[in-house]
Amino acid sequence: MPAHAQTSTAAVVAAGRRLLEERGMDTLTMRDVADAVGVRTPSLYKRVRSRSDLFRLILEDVTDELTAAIDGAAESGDPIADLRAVASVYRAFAHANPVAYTLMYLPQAVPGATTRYERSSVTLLRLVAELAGPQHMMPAAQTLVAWANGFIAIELAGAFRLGGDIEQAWDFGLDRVLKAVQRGKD
Amino acid sequence: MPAHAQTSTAAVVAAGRRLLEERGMDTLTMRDVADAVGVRTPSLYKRVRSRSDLFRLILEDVTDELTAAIDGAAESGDPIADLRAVASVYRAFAHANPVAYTLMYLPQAVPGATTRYERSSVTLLRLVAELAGPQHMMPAAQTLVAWANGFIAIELAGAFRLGGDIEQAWDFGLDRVLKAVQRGKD
DNA sequence: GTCTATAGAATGATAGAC
DNA sequence: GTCTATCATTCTATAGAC
Repeated sequence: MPAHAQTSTAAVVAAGRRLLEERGMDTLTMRDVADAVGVRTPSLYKRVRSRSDLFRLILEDVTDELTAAIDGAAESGDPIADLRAVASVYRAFAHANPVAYTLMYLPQAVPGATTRYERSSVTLLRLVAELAGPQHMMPAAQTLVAWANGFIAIELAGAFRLGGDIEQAWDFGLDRVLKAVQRGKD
Repeated sequence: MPAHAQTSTAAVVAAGRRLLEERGMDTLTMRDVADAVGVRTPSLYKRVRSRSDLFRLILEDVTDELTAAIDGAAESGDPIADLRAVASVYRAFAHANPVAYTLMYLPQAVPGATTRYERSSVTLLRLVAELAGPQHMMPAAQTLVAWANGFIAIELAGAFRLGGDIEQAWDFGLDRVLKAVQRGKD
């Protein structure tokens, strides 16, 4: 980095990521990001090609972090315990990064975003194969991901307006869904 | 309606709803709607108070339609068969109205939108109570809704990049989740 | 009710000086 | 690399004539 640098791509991405959570995607302006890193708007274009390029970089950052967190959560050797831990980490990540999490599942919103979805699913598929048997690996994984993703999406939207205890609903659902996809239940 | 009316609130809402699916929420402009109904932009403000008022009306329209479809799907008397039918109708509705469906679960995106969620859940809760027993009604309903919503959200985003047969995954998941929340499985 | 005209306010991005 | 200046565009919404 040359001598007169007052900011960096990493700082721009970090500020963008923080502001994305504070203000939402369509109200995040380049000017906001510039203010946050202490430069004027035009200087950002030395770091990122465009606004959507910034979003692409933010999503890459978020996805890498989530992948690492998931991989680090699966260490016990027992697939049920590991899947519980992965689900918990996944949910915690969504709570900490709600806007970015939502964006991860709307790839069309960020042109050119190459989701690194596949990498983070390696661990998941391995655990599910152990639990459900290899012949049911794919639909079992999709069922588990659908449930977790749906639960979190509704929760983040504040849309569990049916009432009831939300933690109890999570524990109940996780327990039942894990049992449901287990080997030998068909 | 007076004599010189060239459009109506219903026509504006219908055009808005159609364009919402074609163009997405943030690229739907009042001018697009005006063009679609054959008037100039300012005339729309005789029909709707503001742009967000238009979205509110669109969401009401969509929600009413979904509620009616769900209620009409539960007629067999058998909770399992009825829940299968409801899930199927729900999914078909999401496929036919993907943008509006997504918006229904993002109430903060539409200020003043009074979701009629509660009405459409009456039927669901009744069926789930029959299936899971009254003491597990709430978490069982939330589990079912979370799975269906999550499956559909991922499907609409084109994010089932794990591969596999998507219809098979739906059938597998629905079967397993229904069994999972059934009475006497704890 | 519908129109023309326009206010009023953002925004993304670029040119060119320093 | 960063800046000032500015372009060019887009949009919601209102005023007032007809």
